[in-house]
Amino acid sequence: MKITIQDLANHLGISKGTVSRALRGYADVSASTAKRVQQAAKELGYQPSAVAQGIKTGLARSVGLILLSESSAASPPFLMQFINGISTSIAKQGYTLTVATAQSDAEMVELHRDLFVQRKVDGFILPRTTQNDPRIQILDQLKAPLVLYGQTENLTQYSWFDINQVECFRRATARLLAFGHRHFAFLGGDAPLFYNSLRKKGVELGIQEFDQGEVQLQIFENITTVADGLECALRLLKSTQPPTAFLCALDLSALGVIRATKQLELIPGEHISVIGYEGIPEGEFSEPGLTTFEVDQYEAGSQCGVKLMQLIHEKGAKVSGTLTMAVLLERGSDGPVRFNSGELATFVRNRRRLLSSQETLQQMTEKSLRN
Amino acid sequence: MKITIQDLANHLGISKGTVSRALRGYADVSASTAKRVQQAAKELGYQPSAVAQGIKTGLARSVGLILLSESSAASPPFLMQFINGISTSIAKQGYTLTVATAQSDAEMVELHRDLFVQRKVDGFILPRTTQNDPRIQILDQLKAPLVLYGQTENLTQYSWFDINQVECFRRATARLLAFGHRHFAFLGGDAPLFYNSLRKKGVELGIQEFDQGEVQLQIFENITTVADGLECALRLLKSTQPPTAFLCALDLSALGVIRATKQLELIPGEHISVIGYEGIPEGEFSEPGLTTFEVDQYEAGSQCGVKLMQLIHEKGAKVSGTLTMAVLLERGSDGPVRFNSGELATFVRNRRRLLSSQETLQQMTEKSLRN
DNA sequence: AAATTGTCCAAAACCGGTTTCGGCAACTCA
DNA sequence: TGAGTTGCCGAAACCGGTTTTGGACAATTT
Repeated sequence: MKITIQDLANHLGISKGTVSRALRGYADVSASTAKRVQQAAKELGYQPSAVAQGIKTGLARSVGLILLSESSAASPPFLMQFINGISTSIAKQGYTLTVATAQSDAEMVELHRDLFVQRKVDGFILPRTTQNDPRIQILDQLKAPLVLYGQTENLTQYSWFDINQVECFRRATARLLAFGHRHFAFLGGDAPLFYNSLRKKGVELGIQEFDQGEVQLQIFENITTVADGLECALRLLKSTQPPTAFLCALDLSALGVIRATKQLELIPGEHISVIGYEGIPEGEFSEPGLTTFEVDQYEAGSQCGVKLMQLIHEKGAKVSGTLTMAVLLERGSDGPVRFNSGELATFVRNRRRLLSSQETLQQMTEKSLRN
Repeated sequence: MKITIQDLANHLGISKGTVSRALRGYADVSASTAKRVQQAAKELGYQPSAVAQGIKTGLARSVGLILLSESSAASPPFLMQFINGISTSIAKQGYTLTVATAQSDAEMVELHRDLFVQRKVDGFILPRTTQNDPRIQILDQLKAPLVLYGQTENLTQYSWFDINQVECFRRATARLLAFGHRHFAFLGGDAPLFYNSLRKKGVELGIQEFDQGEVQLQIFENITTVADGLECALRLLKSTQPPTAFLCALDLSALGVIRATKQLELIPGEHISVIGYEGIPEGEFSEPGLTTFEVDQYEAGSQCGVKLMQLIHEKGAKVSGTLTMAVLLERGSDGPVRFNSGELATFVRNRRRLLSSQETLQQMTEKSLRN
């Protein structure tokens, strides 16, 4: 059925060793024979089995990307473009991308080990890095090539690619300070992930550079979904010292903040300001559009792929880290400060009174209609 | 470095053949030896190389999914959950998912051939099927196992999974007819893809079941992006016979319609109705929310994975097709008809006159201010 | 007691490639 | 002309597994 190197050798009347050498371009094959072999291979559609090649070379010609199969529908939104970038960049060298999903953090670590020990992949790309990433620990033991998408401790030992998130959030903070905001909330994302500390650091840096002692900052963690952002922002806006500016580690939580704002019949971008991070497509369709940093995930995947190829192929290759910037998409969700915190609190209180009286009125009307 | 079956055999003082048989559970190994081998394998962390196994078994223990690397940022939005579903469902049998990206349709076909000929994958899942899908043709020649996500000609020869899109669009049409709409536009998606004909058929069926000769339907094709939908809807709404109901093959184009509607200062869901298909997250954040059919892409991927595993493992396995339903998410973008087509045309005309006079006024004001 | 059967494992063949080794023929050079 | 190269290729070893074959020994049957 499938044609093997032996078939091809028989067909040409030469030994399979010569066929192999001819196809791999060794010098000790006459030019005429080499041409004849290549010709025949093309005609008969012969391509060497990657599996059989791998046994001798020790390479599977595949790189691994393992994801957490979050039961919630919210798989990290950036992933598809990232995958595209990896896959395209490694295809040039005949590599493919192996994607697997783990159901838990523990299984995630096991999967990395197993896939490498089973020689299903030659190396890994690790997104969503944590402080002391257990994946890195086990892969270090196995001496498995890896590239981080994100940063971690002891960064000089690894190849990595990342966006300068500290700088992004520093700039976002400076921007809002320039707009006149003085009461901030930082809605952090997954606390264990390294990105979260970076984004928080950016905010703190931005405030520190400015502070004349008048800036307030409240910090929250693990605000990762729209619902989280909604709930958190509602609570804050109803408080006596509401922030007028929300810096969100994730676009999703920023969308939640926008929702909360509207739920209280405030206008995002006027009564309060919100800035997100990542540039997910939903941000374009909210109203107002979400001001956010757009990350080029394709480029990120591509760079990670290239770095990993270097580690796998060029033996003795040095590790390398790369830091780039994301671009700020200025949409409508932020702007010059309208109220200070105290004024905002009063404004919200009046709005809520109005809203609830409207509701009560409506309920009474409905009730009387029913009776 | 990495431990092989020979290492393990030496360590135990037995032959590697016996080790292999013990690990694979053959009967002609004594229970005590089998236990000893398994114990040692666990202790030493031995796992057989998938590559070496594959050479004898002929299986790579991986299935392929090849995507078109669309240069535009808009990779099919459903894919991440779909991939998750495939990957999870095949993991039970030790399979992994190989994802590759092609830059063109021609390369896509080549990639399928190459990956199978090189034994990098044991079978394929084919999303986005067309009428005479060239991928299917070449994989048929190679006798490669495949599962379609979608439908095509000669469907009985293949395993496939799909949503009953005809029924979805029939229901959507019936719903809008019940709302009193009589002037429809169907904004089709990628014309060559099979789904498009199915969704169109659903609309036609819905109208046919109802028609007393008073229903109008305009059909458009290749409306695949927000921009396409925006442009198409703007043109239609400005016409003398505008549709009052838009049936969109894709959520993205439906979002474009909503934008166009607002751009003309009409209210989606009141002045006109829009229904989409797919359930992309953006639909939840538009205003009003997009009424659409939500497809469970995880489930789709999962079912495709299971079917492919059957084809690969159970030799002589029969092909099987499965059709399921998507659920209608009733949000705010559709509702009872407010105007008929003629009234809508007049309404739009007046709105536009008003808008442009406002603009003119503003321009004049600005000009006079500048002077 | 001899023949038969069953149990368990070592040895060897095999899968489809790559790579090393060695040898023949043709060529070079003194 | 004979020794040393060089070019080219077949043979064989090897990679790490799986599977077949065959044999040693014990247990059972006749």
